[in-house]
Amino acid sequence: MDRKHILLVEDDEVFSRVMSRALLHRGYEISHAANEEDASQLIESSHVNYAILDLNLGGHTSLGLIAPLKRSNPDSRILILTGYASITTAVEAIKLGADNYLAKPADADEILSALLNNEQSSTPVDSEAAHLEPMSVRRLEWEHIQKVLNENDGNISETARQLKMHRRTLQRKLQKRPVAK
Amino acid sequence: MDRKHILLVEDDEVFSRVMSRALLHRGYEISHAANEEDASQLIESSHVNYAILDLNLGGHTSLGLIAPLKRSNPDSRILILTGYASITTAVEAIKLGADNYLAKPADADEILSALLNNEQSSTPVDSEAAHLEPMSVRRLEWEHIQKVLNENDGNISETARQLKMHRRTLQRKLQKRPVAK
DNA sequence: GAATACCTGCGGCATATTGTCCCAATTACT
DNA sequence: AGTAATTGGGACAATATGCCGCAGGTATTC
Repeated sequence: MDRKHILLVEDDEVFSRVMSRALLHRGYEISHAANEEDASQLIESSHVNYAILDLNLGGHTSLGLIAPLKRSNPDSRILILTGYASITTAVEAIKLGADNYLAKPADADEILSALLNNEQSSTPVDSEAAHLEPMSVRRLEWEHIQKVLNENDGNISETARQLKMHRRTLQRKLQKRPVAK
Repeated sequence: MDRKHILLVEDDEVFSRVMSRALLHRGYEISHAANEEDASQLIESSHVNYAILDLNLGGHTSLGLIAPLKRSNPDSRILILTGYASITTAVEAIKLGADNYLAKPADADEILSALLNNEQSSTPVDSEAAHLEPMSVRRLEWEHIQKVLNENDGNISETARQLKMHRRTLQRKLQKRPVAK
């Protein structure tokens, strides 16, 4: 068995430090990067088999790191972490090859579990169908905005135009939280 | 090129009828099933190359149909539709092989686009069908409200509760926009 | 290099929409 | 009949939105 080497890409100082410690504690080797470039270098120079990527790195997303990771080690498991979860970005990430997608806040155990768990696909069939509540309008709005924004490669002005809402309004909505439940 | 044969699995009477018509209109051949068994049979008996599956089929999810579909025709494109917010199932669906995952409400164009679009994948060919105006947030909200209100037999209080919005607000919205745009 | 054209982030403001609370008049439901 | 739930609406404060304008950033073009 390989050594357990996790690449943690996260730009939040506090969170990454806490997470690193928690993972080290559990016997993992951790390499940390706060931005895409550093992460790329680490992928080149060291052999990692796990990666925890914060979706939102300052300006852009960390999705671009998935391909290099897979190339460097096809067997690596990749988990995308985000504070602004949406169906669109989740789908996007999985399509690109991420193995899982988790919304913050999440503790070390949850994260590790999501990273390691090989197909907990025993879950779906009935359990999900049980709690069927329609989406709240807020949630729906958030999902829709994310989807359109994604289609427009993050172009806020264009997205606002298509959504027929004022750019300033969209901008303000995006700064706020993604809506808890 | 194959004929365009879509399998539509949807248990909502109204929605499936409307969708079928819209798709037929666009030149697709449609097979409709309202439950898993019927769908399975259709998959066996006919050769479909597209599938639109409503995630929630009264108690069960339609995710179990993905494997048979892929087996029957590895090249088929599969779209999962859902009216309920669930990042977990979205991730699950994509992992299982669905090509896309979309939240209702969505109109025929959006659905078709999600079903066909290879997104950023590889096909730089299809730029013509790509530019479709997304719904405005207002219209999306309106449709969603109508749907939930309808599910609740017009009960405003209950609808407001499910939508997590204030009853007074819902009431005002309903009065104001007899016709939304 | 300079001009042009977008996009972005953000500070005011005036206006519009919501969240709350509260009531009186119906409508269920047991 | 009697209690619980629903409904339409008034009043008012708390937010949210539309709109304008500005400065800095990034391409693209001449």
